[in-house]
Amino acid sequence: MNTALTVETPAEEPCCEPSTAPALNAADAQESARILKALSDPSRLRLLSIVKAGDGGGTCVCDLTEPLHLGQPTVSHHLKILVDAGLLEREKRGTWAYYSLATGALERAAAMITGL
Amino acid sequence: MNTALTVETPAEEPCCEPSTAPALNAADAQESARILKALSDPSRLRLLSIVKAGDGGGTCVCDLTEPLHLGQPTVSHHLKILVDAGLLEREKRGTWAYYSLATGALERAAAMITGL
DNA sequence: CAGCTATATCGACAATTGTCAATCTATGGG
DNA sequence: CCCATAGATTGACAATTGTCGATATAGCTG
Repeated sequence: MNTALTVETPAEEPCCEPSTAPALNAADAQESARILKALSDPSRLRLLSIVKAGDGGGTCVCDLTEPLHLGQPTVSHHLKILVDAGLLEREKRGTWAYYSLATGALERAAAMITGL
Repeated sequence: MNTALTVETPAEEPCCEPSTAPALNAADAQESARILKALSDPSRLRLLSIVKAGDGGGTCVCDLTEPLHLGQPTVSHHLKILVDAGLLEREKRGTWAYYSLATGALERAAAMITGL
């Protein structure tokens, strides 16, 4: 809050330009943050890594629970967050649910960062 | 937890491979999550965006407070998180503090995602 | 249908986080 | 030396989040 309310304004050197650039608006920032928030947890990063390393057929939850040392409900919860963020896709075959990377999702997330 | 402890194991169709891939270990995941967590807040994304849009001389805090409609302590807090994450650099000139993008930081963060 | 198994959902709880008001620190000017 | 200003730090508080145990749902098998 520069140059305001004071009786007399010295204003010899206004620290810098008001930066009239539009930058990122609040709505876009919130949407981007929603995606990045899904990526900001170590357990979810490991889940993505395991799914990505798996073959194209998808990875089932039973093989995701053990390497993370997390309970099944917790893994299911993380997977839901990743699906809601558009990073993973879920396909149910019989009793099992298979997760696979949403095509281009990681690249889009990365572009959100470099394109700030 | 497949094929364990049950008296007799049907195991007709073991949902999928145990996925022997190393994937991301816990330590690396935590370090990556630390960086991405700094990027997972809309206010911080906007701060980065404004700083990036500014000229090379750096942007001072007074010009970051107003466009975000946030108090000065809050902006200072966010800036500290971004500096601690290695995304911003702080330089104090006289009374003012100028922030600028750490070179290559955004690209490194983006590579962390695509290189999962 | 009854029982089993894989996964999802719910409820709770501790830990973390974003924000603000108040205060502290440091720099510059009279 | 005293005051004004820019910015950082502290303390508090509500909101969100990660995790778990318990329970619900859906598909397979006998």
